[in-house]
Amino acid sequence: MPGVNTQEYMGKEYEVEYEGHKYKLKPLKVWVLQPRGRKGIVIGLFQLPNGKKIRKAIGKIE
DNA sequence: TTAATTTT
DNA sequence: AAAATTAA
Repeated sequence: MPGVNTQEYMGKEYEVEYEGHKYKLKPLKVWVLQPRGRKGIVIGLFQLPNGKKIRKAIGKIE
């Protein structure tokens, strides 16, 4: 099956850790990271309260 | 190493 | 231009 619903991931909040702090954040952007012929993961781009942006895996692709 | 995408 | 993100 082709397209993963990034909208699904966009709507939810995820626990993100940075420098020992935990934040519950919604991703600014979501995409699939999947090498050809292998399983992949879903990456979310998050913005911390400090303004820094970090990536975190938020899902798996079978 | 590979994948997409953005930040640094 | 390189790092970072995950795991196969």
